[in-house]
Amino acid sequence: MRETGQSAVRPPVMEDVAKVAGVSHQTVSRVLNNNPNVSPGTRERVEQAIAQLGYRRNSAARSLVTRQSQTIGVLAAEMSEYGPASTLLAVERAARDAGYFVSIAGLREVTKAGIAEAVRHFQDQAVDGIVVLVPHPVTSAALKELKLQVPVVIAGAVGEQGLSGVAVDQQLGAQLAVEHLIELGHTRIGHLSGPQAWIDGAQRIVGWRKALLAAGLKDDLLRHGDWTAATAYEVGLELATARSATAIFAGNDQMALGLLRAFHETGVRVPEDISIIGFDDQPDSEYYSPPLTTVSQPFTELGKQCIEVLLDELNGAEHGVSRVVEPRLVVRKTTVPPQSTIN
Amino acid sequence: MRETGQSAVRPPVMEDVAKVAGVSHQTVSRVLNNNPNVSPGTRERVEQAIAQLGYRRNSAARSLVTRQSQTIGVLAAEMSEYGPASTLLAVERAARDAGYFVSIAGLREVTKAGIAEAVRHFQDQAVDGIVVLVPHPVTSAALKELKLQVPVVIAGAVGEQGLSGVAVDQQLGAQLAVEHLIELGHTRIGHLSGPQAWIDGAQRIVGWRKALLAAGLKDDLLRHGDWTAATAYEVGLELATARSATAIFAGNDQMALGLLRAFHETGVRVPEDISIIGFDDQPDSEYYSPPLTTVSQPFTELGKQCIEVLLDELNGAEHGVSRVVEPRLVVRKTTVPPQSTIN
DNA sequence: AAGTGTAATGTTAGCGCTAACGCACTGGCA
DNA sequence: TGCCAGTGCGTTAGCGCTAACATTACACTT
Repeated sequence: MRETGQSAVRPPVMEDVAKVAGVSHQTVSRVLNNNPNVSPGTRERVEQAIAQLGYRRNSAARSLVTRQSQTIGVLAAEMSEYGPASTLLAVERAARDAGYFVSIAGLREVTKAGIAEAVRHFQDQAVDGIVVLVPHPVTSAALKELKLQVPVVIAGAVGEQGLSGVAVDQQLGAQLAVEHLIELGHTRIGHLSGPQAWIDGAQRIVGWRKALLAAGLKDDLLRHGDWTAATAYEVGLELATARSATAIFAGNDQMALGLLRAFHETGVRVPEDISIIGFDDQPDSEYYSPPLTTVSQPFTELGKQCIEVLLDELNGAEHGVSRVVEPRLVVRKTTVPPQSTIN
Repeated sequence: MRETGQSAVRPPVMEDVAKVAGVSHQTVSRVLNNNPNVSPGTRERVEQAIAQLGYRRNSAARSLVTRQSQTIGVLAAEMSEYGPASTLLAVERAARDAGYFVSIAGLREVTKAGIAEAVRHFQDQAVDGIVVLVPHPVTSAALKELKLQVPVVIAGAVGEQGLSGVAVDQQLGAQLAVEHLIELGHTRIGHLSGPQAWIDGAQRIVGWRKALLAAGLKDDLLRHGDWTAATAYEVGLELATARSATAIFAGNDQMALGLLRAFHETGVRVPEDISIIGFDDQPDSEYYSPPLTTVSQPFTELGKQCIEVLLDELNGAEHGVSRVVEPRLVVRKTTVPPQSTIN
């Protein structure tokens, strides 16, 4: 009944290719899997048949027998932020180039339960590996507890719980920023940090402090923010009155923007009265008024390396690898030598 | 040999559940698929066995026989921009809530070849439907040519080539912006547009023009940009000299930012000397100096509705549906009545 | 001449699931 | 009483692929 010859409806399967090429379906499989035991002539004929029929291997059938899905799960939080989004982009690209599918799951809440739910989603899909874009301590802990059977790489957290990780050196970035300020002659350098609960936020505080102490300066000007421009703006309003620092290292560009607005509104001139340096180098920061001096993070490189590590582990390399990539100082217009010495 | 009783290695399969519950594997399947012909008692026992063993259905096997992968492909370009990223987030959430996996593919280049490649990727994965986050005319054309066998929904383009689409009403948004300026008393209203090659860019030009003509004003102050702050900055430098407009509608917030910097550097005061209004309402725009009046796009709603339409089509609803969601004016500090009348 | 290895292919079984069918058992109705 | 239509299950046959084994042909040894 349904033996109506051509594949008007049903896409061609291996057997169809085999028939056209005059071989068995297994030989077609061998050609597809680059098995060496196929004569050049046969390989040629099979490849022609594949091209002629427009054959594409059924990945569900393949997954069923190989127990590999050829897909990598990416667990992301804050996906609409510049950093995570850029990393995701790079991860997707590298994974697809390596022949993998990329499945995403946005984290609903940064809790163990939220992570467990997302991981279960990936398990249902039988992903071959997971890249995690949630640099938060609870992530590594939750992941460890779940005892995953597949390799996991965390972007932004290295050496956590024996899990593999690739991270931008946040301490170095903070030191670069602070040292730049010190070289300009600043001695009263404050830090408006990100939340300490996030690894990046905590590490930047450490770097800021290290650079200060190494130069014999005091680390007493620390305020905590929450990555948002809104909170930074509020803090900026207070800082405008206090004027205890001649330079401020903001935990990210958004907070620097909030500071910029607060100072602009209160008549505190940047950089003449106070220098500001951000972190991330998101595309807009070059067009703030004035253009923001900041620390550039290599998000693309970060994403690429996450996949490199993951693929290595998929090919049997040992787990628990750590890699670090370096941020870079970008000097623009918000940092100059201190004009007056207010103490 | 490998009959070592428990599932120390191999995860449980349907047969294992069946054995524990004392039924056939088919009955387990029936319970899982909510087949009504299962007695309450049996259903209960099966569900207990499932819980006890921690059984999870193998999706590859299921896909193989049902020819459905339970996954939705999302084709995205500019994934690191705020709008697309937010939409992606909403799409992912809605899809996962509906029990689907979400696979992404970033578009390498906005050309027919690039789209064809990404679509092939999705076909290999046998996705059940595709959401496209590339509001570019070439997208719909390429998609149409490919004669996809699965439903497709384009975010940001409605009524194109008979394909389904959900879009924010860009014309309305532009009109809202321009009418706001007109109400304030402006008569010389320029537009720094996005690329006309993008649907959004073109539609905003149309809306700007419509509002102007409806009020009896001239539509002669049009400049083309490319969404970037960099180009907008260059244009802004020229505009600062020309001073032909008392208000400028920027095609997006980033371009508004570029303008802001150019005017700031050249001593043109915003909003006293010139009013500026943006488009998108990206989170930072509230903290520009001064805070930007702009048009807010409901990206989350957009993403949600894309999945709604897609699911409807997956359930047999007709294809080629169009839905429109509305943007909203957000008045902040960059727009005031014209202070002097320069012509 | 018989034996041995190996390259190139074919044949068979089965991955875990659903669809289709089969078969008891019930209850309602003529 | 007999018939029929459900209900609640079990049994069987694949989905399209790869892994494992079987088979052939031929070169090369002893």
